[in-house]
Amino acid sequence: MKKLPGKTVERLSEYRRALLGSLADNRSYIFSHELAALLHITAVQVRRDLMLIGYGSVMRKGYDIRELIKTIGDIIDAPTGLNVAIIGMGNLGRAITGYFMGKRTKLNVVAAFDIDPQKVDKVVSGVKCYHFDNFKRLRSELDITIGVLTVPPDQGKAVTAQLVSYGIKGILNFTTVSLNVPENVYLEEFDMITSIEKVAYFVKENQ
Amino acid sequence: MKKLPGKTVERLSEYRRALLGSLADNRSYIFSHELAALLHITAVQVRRDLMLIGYGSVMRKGYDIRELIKTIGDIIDAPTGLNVAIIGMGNLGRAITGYFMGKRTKLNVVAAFDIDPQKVDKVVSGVKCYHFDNFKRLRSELDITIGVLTVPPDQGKAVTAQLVSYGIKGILNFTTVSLNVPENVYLEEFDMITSIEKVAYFVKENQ
DNA sequence: TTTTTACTGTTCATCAAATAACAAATATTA
DNA sequence: TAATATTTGTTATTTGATGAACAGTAAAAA
Repeated sequence: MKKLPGKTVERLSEYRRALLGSLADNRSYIFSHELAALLHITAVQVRRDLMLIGYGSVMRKGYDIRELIKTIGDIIDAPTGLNVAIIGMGNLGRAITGYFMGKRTKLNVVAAFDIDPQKVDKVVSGVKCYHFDNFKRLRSELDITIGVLTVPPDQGKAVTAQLVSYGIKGILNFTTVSLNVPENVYLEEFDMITSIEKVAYFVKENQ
Repeated sequence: MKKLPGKTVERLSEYRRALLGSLADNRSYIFSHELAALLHITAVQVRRDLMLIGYGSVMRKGYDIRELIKTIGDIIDAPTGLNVAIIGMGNLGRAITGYFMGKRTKLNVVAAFDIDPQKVDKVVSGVKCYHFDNFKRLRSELDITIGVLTVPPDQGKAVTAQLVSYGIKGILNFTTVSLNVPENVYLEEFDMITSIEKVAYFVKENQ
């Protein structure tokens, strides 16, 4: 399958979550315009995304929710699942760990790392925190491919260099520093301050 | 000034942060390609954004950092600043509150809200947590215009309805539910699960 | 002084994403 | 049965964002 646009991947993830919610409401089929309404987008957008992944519905009954959930999984999940580590077990690290609790996804948070003795060896939401000195060994033992970076900004660059050199393949960066990674490592950055400043700008402009 | 594209606003916020960093390094002028390198974008993109806000440099010396910081502030900040409240003082709420500590921005986190007696009346990073029952009163007393939503997903929709009805103008939503707000309220959504699933997809595809 | 070099501001071209348009398919109604 | 209504899959159009090209300008070098 051809590589999908990033935006489509994001929406597929959101579709799946919405669909799981609909299943919980004992629905079995859903129309494109209903799914669209759940995400506040247009029905065309939904149909176009599903076209890209080659999913077809039973005409006039809508999409089979269970089937669609499975199809989305086949596309965006790795067959065997991927293992994730939280790097930096401060408030944010704990928050993210908590988010994953109980969610049966193909992404497994298998470890957390920190250098603070207060945090090392503690277990949060079922995830054990190791000293970062053990990262190299545990990275390969536990087959960790994705790192969620939630360390203080001044440590962001140094820690990233280590993650990369020990073989991490994807990084989700929550620090406020902009990182440098090689071609073969996928990097997604999220900056809270920027997000709030953006909200503030549009609030100001709306008045 | 005409409303700027959302992407440009995001970059302006990032430029400013990078510029403040350069100031700290005792630099006074910066070239477009240098600023671009700090954000891993192209020099053209930088010049284009600055063109949009009508900022001109001293030719061949680069941009005056102090002046540019001020210009960006004039564009994206509200003249008097805006007040922000954190709704939900779990790990994520505390993390965000901490992010703002010590940053002299025009955005002031003036209050936090929760319903858990364990959290109410506690002070975190200089921000006091109130019971959400007081939101209506404090919203207007403290002139809160922006809410950062960090409550459990099942409460997202109900809490949002209240924020809106009591006059909030912008919401940054960190819950995993998709919210509905009226036209005049600006909504920015961020979904961690989606972000990590996106990283996972591109890690999988890169191999 | 003249030439070269180094940047900028702006226009033009390309690429990606979102929206609109519409033929095809099937259930429902008349 | 024929006509209508509903929903899909796909193509075409528009919009928006990014990247490339280039003329203009000032400092530095010759």
